[in-house]
Amino acid sequence: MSGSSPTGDELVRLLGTLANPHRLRIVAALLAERAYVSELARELRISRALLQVHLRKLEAAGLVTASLEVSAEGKAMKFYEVTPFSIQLTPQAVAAAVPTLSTPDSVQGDGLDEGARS
Amino acid sequence: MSGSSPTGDELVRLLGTLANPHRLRIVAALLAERAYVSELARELRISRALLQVHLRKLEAAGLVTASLEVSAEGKAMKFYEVTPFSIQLTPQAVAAAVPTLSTPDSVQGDGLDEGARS
DNA sequence: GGCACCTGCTAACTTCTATTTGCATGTGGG
DNA sequence: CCCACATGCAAATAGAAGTTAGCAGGTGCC
Repeated sequence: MSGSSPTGDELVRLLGTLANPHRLRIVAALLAERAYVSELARELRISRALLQVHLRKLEAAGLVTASLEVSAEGKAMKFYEVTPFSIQLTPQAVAAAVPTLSTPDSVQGDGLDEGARS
Repeated sequence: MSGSSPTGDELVRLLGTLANPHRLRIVAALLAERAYVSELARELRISRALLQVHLRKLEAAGLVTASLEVSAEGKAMKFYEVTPFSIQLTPQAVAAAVPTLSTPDSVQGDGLDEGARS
């Protein structure tokens, strides 16, 4: 899904996920070096609970991946790393994604009719 | 601003603006053809008030531009059109934008009073 | 045992966003 | 004059998102 044209809903989720300062910092930090949760929380100076929420959202969007590892001391540590992605954001790309948006009402077909309302 | 690296705050605003189904549809519709507000509202089947809110947000992000024109009948009509933009979204681009993010406590603006924080 | 780490979760609160509703203004034309 | 169509905005509501606080479990070590 990296680079290829995402569906409208995926695009909305991707953009919504990245549209957050904390999550941008998380991505940047993980790009520099993979890290485990507590470590990352200290580095970014945010609470662990908050970081976990953001990490979960990033993971749900497929922007980061988690791997649970056990250190030599037997401590369980969850390491995160960024998933390489590349999205070209242009009006054309947006227009291409729009037809695949799930609509509240089933508006299938090309826009050709004229709605008559009060 | 098309293509060049946006600042962290700009990036957050841009992504946040595009992360919305209605606004994506608006961009797509305006890419196909520029339109005025009421016309566009009918085409997208949303209320004018709602459309105006979204258009204002798109305009604030610099994604669309407005031009007030007067038709031959003397009716004032506000035409919107998309601004060409191209943003490459990659982990590297994110990392490059992060350093320019305004910190949680540094509120940008014209000299606001700095209250005591707990 | 108690302390220092690691992890996870939920409930509650606050803040932001999206959407609706209603009103106000101006034009042209039957 | 009144209707149709264009514009604009503010207040109020519903809903989503962000954030904190608190509790739970596990391991290693002095």
